[in-house]
Amino acid sequence: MTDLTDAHIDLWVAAMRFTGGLQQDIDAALKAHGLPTLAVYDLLLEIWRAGEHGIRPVEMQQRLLISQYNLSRHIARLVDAGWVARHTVDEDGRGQLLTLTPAGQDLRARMWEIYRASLHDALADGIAADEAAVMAEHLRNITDNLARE
Amino acid sequence: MTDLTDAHIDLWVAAMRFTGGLQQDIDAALKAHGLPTLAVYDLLLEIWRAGEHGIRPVEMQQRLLISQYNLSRHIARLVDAGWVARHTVDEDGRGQLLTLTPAGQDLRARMWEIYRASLHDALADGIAADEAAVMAEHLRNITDNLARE
DNA sequence: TCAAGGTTGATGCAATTGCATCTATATGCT
DNA sequence: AGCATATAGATGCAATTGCATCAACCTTGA
Repeated sequence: MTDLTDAHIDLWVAAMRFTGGLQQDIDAALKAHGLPTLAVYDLLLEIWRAGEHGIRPVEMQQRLLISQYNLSRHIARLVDAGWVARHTVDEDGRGQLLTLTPAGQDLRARMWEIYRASLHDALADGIAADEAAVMAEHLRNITDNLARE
Repeated sequence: MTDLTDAHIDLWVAAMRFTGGLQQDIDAALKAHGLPTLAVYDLLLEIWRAGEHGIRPVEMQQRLLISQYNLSRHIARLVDAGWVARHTVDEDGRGQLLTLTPAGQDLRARMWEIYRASLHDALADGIAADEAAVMAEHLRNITDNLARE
């Protein structure tokens, strides 16, 4: 039972500003190239990682910080746009498996170019790789703590 | 001109999960107590800090990551709810100065109780104060770099 | 086997956000 | 002074999000 210090609060404020600001920059860069938002990228990435077999919305929901109804509608838009394909699940009539279409794979790759460039601009010269690794580890520890409660 | 390493990307992902997850927790706690969201708290805090003299929306916009139209509507809601008062600015007929009403001051204080408790739960035992200070400093450096571009 | 309860995903409606544009005032230039 | 341009803040409309609820399917237990 330790105390919450000003340093802890500073960390929270700094983290909010960092992620919020960079997120805005990335979204602005994506939009400038006529591409969807970061939130959509996260979805495409999850589906892409699932490969040919596909992934179920319920599983994406567990990995990403997104509400069920929001995810449902995002998927509908991605399918309408021709970036994602729905497949039926043999073992579960309620479910669906999602895969990227070739157009969706292409889109993800193009988005990553821009995304990566923004990250480079923000991070590469701003912090050394080994320090970044330490910080990432700390942040994961804290986040894991949270989830366990 | 350094490279963007996997460690840098790890940091970004970890930071997104950390702030996103904790933000959700805080918003959930606030809502559970029938209070407005974290975004509203940030506005109340800025106005509170400005004291009796008040603060102009345009200044809040520079400090917070919020769009002009969004801020404008948030303020309208806060005024409608009786938490914020508008005052005219002598030197600028376009402008306005915002202050917290007593009800607004009370609201901010009640929100901070809940907000602080969530931060405590998430951070106090998760990271030592001195480490938090180091991380906050790093994050500020990176964020400042960004803003300077 | 079948009813009760749980899970998966979708959707109607209200609130919020994003975008473009507008009004009003201020500033700068000639 | 008078006009052009810039800044502060508001708003109509479309898109997105949040919330509650729904329909369909699955699982468990009697």
